[in-house]
Amino acid sequence: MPLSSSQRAIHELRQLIFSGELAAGSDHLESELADRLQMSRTPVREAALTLETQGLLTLRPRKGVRILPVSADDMREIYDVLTELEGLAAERAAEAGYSDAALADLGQSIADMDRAIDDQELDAWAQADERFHTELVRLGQNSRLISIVAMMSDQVRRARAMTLFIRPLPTKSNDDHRGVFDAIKRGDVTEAGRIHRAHRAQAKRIIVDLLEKHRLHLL
Amino acid sequence: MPLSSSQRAIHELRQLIFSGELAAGSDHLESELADRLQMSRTPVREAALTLETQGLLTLRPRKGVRILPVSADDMREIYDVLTELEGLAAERAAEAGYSDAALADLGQSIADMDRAIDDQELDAWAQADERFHTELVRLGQNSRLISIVAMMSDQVRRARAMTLFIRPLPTKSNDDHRGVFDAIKRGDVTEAGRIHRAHRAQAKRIIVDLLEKHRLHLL
DNA sequence: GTATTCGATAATGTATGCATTGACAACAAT
DNA sequence: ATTGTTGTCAATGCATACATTATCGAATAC
Repeated sequence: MPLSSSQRAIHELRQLIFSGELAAGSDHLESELADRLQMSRTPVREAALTLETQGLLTLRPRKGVRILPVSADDMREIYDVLTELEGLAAERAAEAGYSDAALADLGQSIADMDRAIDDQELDAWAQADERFHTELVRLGQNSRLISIVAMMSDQVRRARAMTLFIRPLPTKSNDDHRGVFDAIKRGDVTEAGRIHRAHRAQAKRIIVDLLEKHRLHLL
Repeated sequence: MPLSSSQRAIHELRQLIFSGELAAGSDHLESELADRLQMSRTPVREAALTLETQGLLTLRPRKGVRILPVSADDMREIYDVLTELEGLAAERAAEAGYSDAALADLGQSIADMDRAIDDQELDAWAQADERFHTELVRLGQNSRLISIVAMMSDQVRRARAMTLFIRPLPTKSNDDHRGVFDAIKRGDVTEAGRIHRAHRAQAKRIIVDLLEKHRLHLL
């Protein structure tokens, strides 16, 4: 069976937001969105409520839904949270004593990034990078952590969509990934956490700098 | 003017859940809750959607809303997240170089806990403890962190409601609070984070042990 | 007695209707 | 010209209506 209208609304609205078709900072009436998705206001409203608690938009009475812009300050906040939580996940993954087989996906994403860098494939790199982080967090085995990180990553993805094309491919970042991967493999809890936190802190600096230098408030 | 029906629904449902009137693990029809809150299904449904993304309940088609139980494993997850994020908040608070005046509320909550312990006032202690943690996180100046911690704290509150009465007052825990407070005051970032993390790790052990020993799956 | 089918029931998911009220513009007054 | 007033309009928030469909029990077959 097809999925429910409100589920569809959630997915499609997310699509529209990430693709930029619903621009950051723009306002949209519930009825307008309902028409666009070819459903009634009810499921759209429910979806909007959900996306609101996820921090992608706000419902403003009589103004419609506003797609939230993501400022450099927002990115600071988001990266700080991500750094801690992914760092924890890395530690837990190292503690868990995973077999090589269980770490295969993580390793594959690193290989894919290497390849993407060789081929200068921005998009493929971004995808593989995301897979690495998602997989790392999954290995941390904490469902709350997983969903919180997923929410924060959504925001990062929006900012990255802009910055990816105005900066060089982060060729060095894969050293970090490999460092984390190796630490997890040999069960080195402290190192796994330390390297990953440093990695995220570095990413934060890069993104925040770019957003500020280019005045991309995404608004 | 009074607040909207869906806001009311959110608050009242939270009340009912925290008070235990809607027991963990129990199911309730949307229409039943609507009657109870004297409103139509629509705002109840909207509230339920919100509380679902906050992890207090789930909507199960044809079964109504299920109030989520909180198991020992859930507490492990929650405390792990709390430990990291509050630890970060403590570090940021120490970095911020707050004046004594700005730290007054934090200090007051510690004093209140001392007093509550002297008077053997369980409830007053719990309230002051919550104020301490809330205030600490606020001083961390990260709005995402604040709201995530608030969500996690909601869950902890539910578990604490049960365990508070079957364990001794944590007379030693205020040493930790004071340690964090002092570290923040003198701008000792590392110590603030270290002590607070240890504090939370300890709290995790106590709660998880209690839940497991007493087989309180809260279901 | 057990298992299976069928049908009635009822709860959700969605659509629609409606009253309230904020926003805005036209207009008036100073 | 600027400020204040008023009236219209339209978007939301909530209520209600309705179609769909899972669930449960009764009835039947074995």
